[in-house]
Amino acid sequence: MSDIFQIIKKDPESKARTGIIKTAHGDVHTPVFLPIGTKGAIKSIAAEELRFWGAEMILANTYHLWQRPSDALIAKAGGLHKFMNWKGSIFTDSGGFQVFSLAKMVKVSDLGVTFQSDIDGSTHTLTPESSVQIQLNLGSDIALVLDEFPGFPATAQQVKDTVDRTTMWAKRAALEHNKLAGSSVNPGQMLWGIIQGSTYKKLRQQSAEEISSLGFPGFAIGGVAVGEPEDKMYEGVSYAQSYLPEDAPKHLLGVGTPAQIVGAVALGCDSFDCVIPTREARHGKLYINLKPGEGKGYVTVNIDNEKFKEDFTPLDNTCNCYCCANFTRAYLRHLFASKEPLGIRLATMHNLRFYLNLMVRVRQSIESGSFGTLQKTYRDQTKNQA
RNA sequence: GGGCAGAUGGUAGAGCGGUCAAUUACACCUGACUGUAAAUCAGGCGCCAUUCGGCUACGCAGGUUCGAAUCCUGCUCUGCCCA
Repeated sequence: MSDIFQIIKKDPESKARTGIIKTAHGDVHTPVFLPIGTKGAIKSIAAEELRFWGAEMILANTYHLWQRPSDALIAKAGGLHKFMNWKGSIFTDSGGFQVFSLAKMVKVSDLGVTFQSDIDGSTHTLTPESSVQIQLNLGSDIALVLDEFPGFPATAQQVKDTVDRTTMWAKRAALEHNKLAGSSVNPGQMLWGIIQGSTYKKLRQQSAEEISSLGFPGFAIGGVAVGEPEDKMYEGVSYAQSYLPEDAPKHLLGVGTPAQIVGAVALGCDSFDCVIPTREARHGKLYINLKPGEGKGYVTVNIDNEKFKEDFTPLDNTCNCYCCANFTRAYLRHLFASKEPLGIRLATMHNLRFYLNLMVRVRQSIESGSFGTLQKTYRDQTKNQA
């Protein structure tokens, strides 16, 4: 039994389970969604508000905070929790995703990754060791090893190269973490390993076995939702899952839509992070629960559509968020049309509440034994926009 | 009363004989977004047609020309200047 993860209830028909991840900044009830605060802020939302809505863990990014304001400054501030006034847990990405998303501007070698800074153009190298050092300075509760993965599609050889390198980097990161964690801003920080391998079963197996042999308390599954068909994504996740210890917590990096999250919970994933609710909110795409009789699951709307011009009803009258309780679709549309910052803020509030409420429903359904029904709802969910 | 400048698609504003259904911007319509260099990006935007294409258009009316938003004449309107 892991001492940092306690499984509370298992769904008898799938790999879904509820549990508690114990972190240095409190318990995190899984399955959980982590709002993304890349640069130490959930865009347009204060930490306190997020906490009030029941968020227990957020994700921040090593690469961005290293570049600005620098991990040294955040350490001086007493760590990222203090710096941004976030009382819950923090999960930090290692910078590995930037290797992928900024691929054209980045050079990768066994040593590490060399970036051209987006701020001043200067070049910097991130290594497995320095990524750990930076995350220790940030004082996050769960840190990730630096990893590498190709986009989709990639040949087996290309994927194998990144799996091998990710394992080598994981070993180095673990050594560095063991050496330094005790005297850092957050001595209780955990370091988790990352499983790569794309859609190749053998490579997922290799990665899962190698990484789990290194003794990490938890794991992240990466390299998914990078352009592969959805069924391939689920395949990659379940390959990785089948070679990882069942009693360890598993995070699915960068996923996903509400339906995908429910699908991945069924495969045994415990935590999720994704820019969808926050980014799409800023772009006016909002999530709405369907009421009985309207269809299954949820739909999305682009709130700036003309059809909402004179729609004086709440965005989602099943929603308990500040936006839905106080404003109409017509007003939201007007705020977006007028580029009023309040529109972005209300939309972000709503989408995050939608995701957080979804996770409450997921946890409750597992506890009450009705997860299968919920899963079916989202699997068959109405695809169309409202 | 005289002189000068101008009138172009929802708006502003290019174009000044053919390659113009007309640059561009804004507005408007629609879509995309998955470990955030994304309050970003993409497409559409005269009418008809699924495509080929057809039709109507650059103040109004005539004219020159194989051909006009582009040249000429008159008219209407607008702005500025002189009386």
